[in-house]
Amino acid sequence: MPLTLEDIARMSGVSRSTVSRVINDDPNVKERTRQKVLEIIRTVDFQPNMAARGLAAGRTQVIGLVIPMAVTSIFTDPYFPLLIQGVSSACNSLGYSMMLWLAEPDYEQRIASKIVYSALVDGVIVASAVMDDPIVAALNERQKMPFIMIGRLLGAPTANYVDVDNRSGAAAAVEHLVRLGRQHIATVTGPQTMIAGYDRYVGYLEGMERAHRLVDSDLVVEGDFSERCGYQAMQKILLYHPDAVFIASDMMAIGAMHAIHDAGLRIPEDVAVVGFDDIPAAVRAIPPLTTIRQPINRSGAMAAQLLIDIIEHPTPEPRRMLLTTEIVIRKSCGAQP
Amino acid sequence: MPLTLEDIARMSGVSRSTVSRVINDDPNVKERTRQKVLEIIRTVDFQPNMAARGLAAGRTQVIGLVIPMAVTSIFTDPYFPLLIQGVSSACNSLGYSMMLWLAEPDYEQRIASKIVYSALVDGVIVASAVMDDPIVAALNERQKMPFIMIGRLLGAPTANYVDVDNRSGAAAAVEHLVRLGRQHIATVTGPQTMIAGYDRYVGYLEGMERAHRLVDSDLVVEGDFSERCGYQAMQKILLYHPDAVFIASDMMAIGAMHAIHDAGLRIPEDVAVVGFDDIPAAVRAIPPLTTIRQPINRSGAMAAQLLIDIIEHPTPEPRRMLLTTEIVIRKSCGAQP
DNA sequence: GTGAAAGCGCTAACAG
DNA sequence: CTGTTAGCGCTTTCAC
Repeated sequence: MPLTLEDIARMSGVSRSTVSRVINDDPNVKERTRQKVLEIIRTVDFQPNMAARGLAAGRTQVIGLVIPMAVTSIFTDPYFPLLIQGVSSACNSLGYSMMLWLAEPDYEQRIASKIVYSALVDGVIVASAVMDDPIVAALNERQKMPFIMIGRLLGAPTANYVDVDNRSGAAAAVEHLVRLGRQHIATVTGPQTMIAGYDRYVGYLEGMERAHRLVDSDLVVEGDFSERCGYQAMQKILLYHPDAVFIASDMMAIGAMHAIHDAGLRIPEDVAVVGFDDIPAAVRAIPPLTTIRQPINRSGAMAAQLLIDIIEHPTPEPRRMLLTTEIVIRKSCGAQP
Repeated sequence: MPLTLEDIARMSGVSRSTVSRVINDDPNVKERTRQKVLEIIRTVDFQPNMAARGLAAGRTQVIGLVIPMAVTSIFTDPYFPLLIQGVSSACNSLGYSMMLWLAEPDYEQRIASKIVYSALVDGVIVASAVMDDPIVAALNERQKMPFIMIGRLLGAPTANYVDVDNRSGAAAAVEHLVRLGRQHIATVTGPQTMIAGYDRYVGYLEGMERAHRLVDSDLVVEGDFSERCGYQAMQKILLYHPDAVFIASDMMAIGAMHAIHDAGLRIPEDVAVVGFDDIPAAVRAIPPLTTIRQPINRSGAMAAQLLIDIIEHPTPEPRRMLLTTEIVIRKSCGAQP
């Protein structure tokens, strides 16, 4: 039989309210009383019943992480694992627990209602939402549930978000290829329904424009972040003889490198390749992949931190954070011998 | 302001209890009444407050998934993502939510108490616990919280578990290599503190014994399931000139293949390689990796199903399930031209 | 500073 | 079959 506040109160010779105050760090407790109560709590390893606390206080000390499974083959890419780890780690250190919902399309609507109305969580992190995401829509509709997005969303200007500076990163990739003297710079984009896919494409366009290069639409193919798609997209692009390609994710880049290889071309001599993400596999690719590193783990941790800040210190102004990327030069771009 | 049972009761002209019965599928409700209430619930998209339900009923409709982060570099291996996906999927279809705790060593004790005493979850799945796991200890101590393990645990004979038949799988790998005429069959094992690592090693020994082969201790090196470790372990083994190796995980096998390659040897001509897991990367290895496929996703789903069955239909007898493996023959073992 | 008392929204006997 | 009633364990006024 688990102990209750009442038990602790009896054991320490105070009232239930006082124990509650101690647990919640209420300053209105005499230091000696606090110590005595804490002592008892520690020795019997008391854990308050979260359901009761949730009901009485309206806060559960749980945050939700929602990953809509609509678009990607989520779990062949190490992006989500790293993100989850970041969120979890921040939760651990801030005393929260994490509810994880992988929202399969069939259940998306039901999950959305559950998240918003069932008081299971104090707030939610939405990872890589697509435009018109029903979960984001539900969250927006009902103002009371705090939420933050990983990756900003077009048309949701008031929302909180943590994002990576995808545009600058992509532009830097292109500029790097230009600097190396490449003439026909292609790109395999991410899905244009996802903000990261969109932004990286915009960054590509910016980089090209800044270098006064014309964009050849034959050299632009949309992918879906998967390796297989990278392979296929690259095959299409190769018909038009690029000498360089910026690919919006490392998984796709690995697929694309196979396509280049299978076409009998050399990397980087015939085609230089730059990816995006810097997943662990990038360094082991043959040749090692030059890529734009984004701090995935930190995105998750930061989102959790900001969300918890919103929950605990609600203020009207939005919380926003743009994390920077960094180019990691390896052999696939031809900059290194 | 979210709706409550009372609101729904008023709107449908019945009492709160009746609405509660409808929500909980109590048979003692007249069909017409049920329909009317369901209708209202649907139109206003009512979601019961889970905190209140948790408090009153002692059940939250949430299960926990705990992954102790002690041993492995969890998220470079696609094992856990797939497992999580399986659990999540079963939860979705059974109307549960999933709490995910990645138990970093620093927080392990606190998380254990929280899991067991705070009434956040109705039960928990413990994935890849190590021997003497403090979380498993806490769970065992307090009988009331239902739990199931992924991978059985030595010395916890009464526990519920879902496991993969690692022993038979490993033995099959060895037998396959024997059948192909290999003489010096080495192995890189998983960590012997993990049941999967242990069982696969035992399977290796069984396979060797059944073929009347002596085990040369120089040809056995313990690894930790990571790619890097696979590389290093293989380097050690290569000093003793094996002509085949069974490697207890595909990630390690990929590392080992690099080591073999870097040593100037050919796969499978000089050294045949068989892995374990059949992760997506196995098929893309060069040459494609022969491996023992285990149903990771299904392990997770099955664990969730069994756990929820325990929660909803508690009976004394333990739930146990052993999933079978299957050998997937590709080029790295030399069976295919 | 501390205690008493009133709920938070739901379930689960218990009547009828 | 349905309504009434008493809590579940906690937070939070409100007194003192």
